[in-house]
Amino acid sequence: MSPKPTPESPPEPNSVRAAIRQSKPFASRGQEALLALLLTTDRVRARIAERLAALGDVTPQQYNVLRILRGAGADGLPTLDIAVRMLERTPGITRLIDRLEKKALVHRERATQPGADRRQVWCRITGAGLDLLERLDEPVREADQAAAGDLNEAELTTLITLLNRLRATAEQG
Amino acid sequence: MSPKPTPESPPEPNSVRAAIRQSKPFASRGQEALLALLLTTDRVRARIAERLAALGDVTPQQYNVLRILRGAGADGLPTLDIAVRMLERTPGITRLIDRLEKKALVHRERATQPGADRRQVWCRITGAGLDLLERLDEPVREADQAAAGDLNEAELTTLITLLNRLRATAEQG
DNA sequence: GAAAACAACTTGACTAGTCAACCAAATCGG
DNA sequence: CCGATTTGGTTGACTAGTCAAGTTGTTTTC
Repeated sequence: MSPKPTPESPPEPNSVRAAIRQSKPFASRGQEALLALLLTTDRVRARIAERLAALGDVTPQQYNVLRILRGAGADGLPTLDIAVRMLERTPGITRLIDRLEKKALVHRERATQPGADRRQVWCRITGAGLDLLERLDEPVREADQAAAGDLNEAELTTLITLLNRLRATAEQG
Repeated sequence: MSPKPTPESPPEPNSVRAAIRQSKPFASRGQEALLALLLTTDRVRARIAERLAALGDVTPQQYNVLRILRGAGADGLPTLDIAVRMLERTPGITRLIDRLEKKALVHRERATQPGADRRQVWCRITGAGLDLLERLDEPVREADQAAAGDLNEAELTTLITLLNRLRATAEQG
């Protein structure tokens, strides 16, 4: 990119600097990468949320729970097993499912059968939940494709590799 | 669980699939990339938040506002100018600054001078705010370096380029 | 075979982000 | 120069994520 001998060259269109209206160049490539990561994810997340809200009046997290429960089949899953698959802390999941239950997309039931662990609360997706997911399947697949946009397979692979390495660092720096 | 007739190769350690305990391979490279992006950013964000909370009892957004205000100098900035630089919607910024004012890191004052736009509320960083930032500068710079970790300059440049292209797509798909 | 440790949640109190509605000051058009 | 629109900002009502503390049921351990 820029040789940056000069102080304060104007940011190029579409650069991270332009996005945040910052006139100073970055202190380091690493800092620029970090900011690019955060900015990009914010945009992508917003797009996803927008689509899901328009199509099914659910948030991304709610959609995520529904898919996990569909995958779990008829028995459903105990609350905290969902949390593990969502990478979320436990208090959040309880209230998330509260809201799904209020919309009648999920049903909850404390385990009571003899021999069962009665601390667990089993969650399963309702018929309405399944219908909703089915309606969303196609649009979501298409949107995922569109999001990856003009990156080809090789570029996507590179991106995945680099992101996984960043993540490994973050997970135990 | 399910017998799953197909081979269903087990996820490799450190892969996105392993992270979310998913047994199915991804439908597409694009989907995998999207998920890697979201997962990685979550981890990175958590690391940053953790460091800032430990060092200065501020959240990343609060830190961000403080840096913007330091950059703005003695006059400070009107509320919404901060929002623009943060890529944030307006209602959020008001309450964010409410909290900074409560901590006495920022001072707010409605414009009253003759000729001024009296709708604007000027925000400026206090002495305590500047002190805090100064204490954080070094550790933050180091943490940024560490986060980029083992990626070299060329890899970082590649990553930035790919992210910027994804972002361009997301911004107006 | 009870006391202690642990596991599966739930609740409360924050920070934050989103949308919609609102108020007041500024500006625009006729 | 007066009414209509726009701009700057705040408020209310949600969803969501975080931490700390509680409750109830299960497992250890001596």
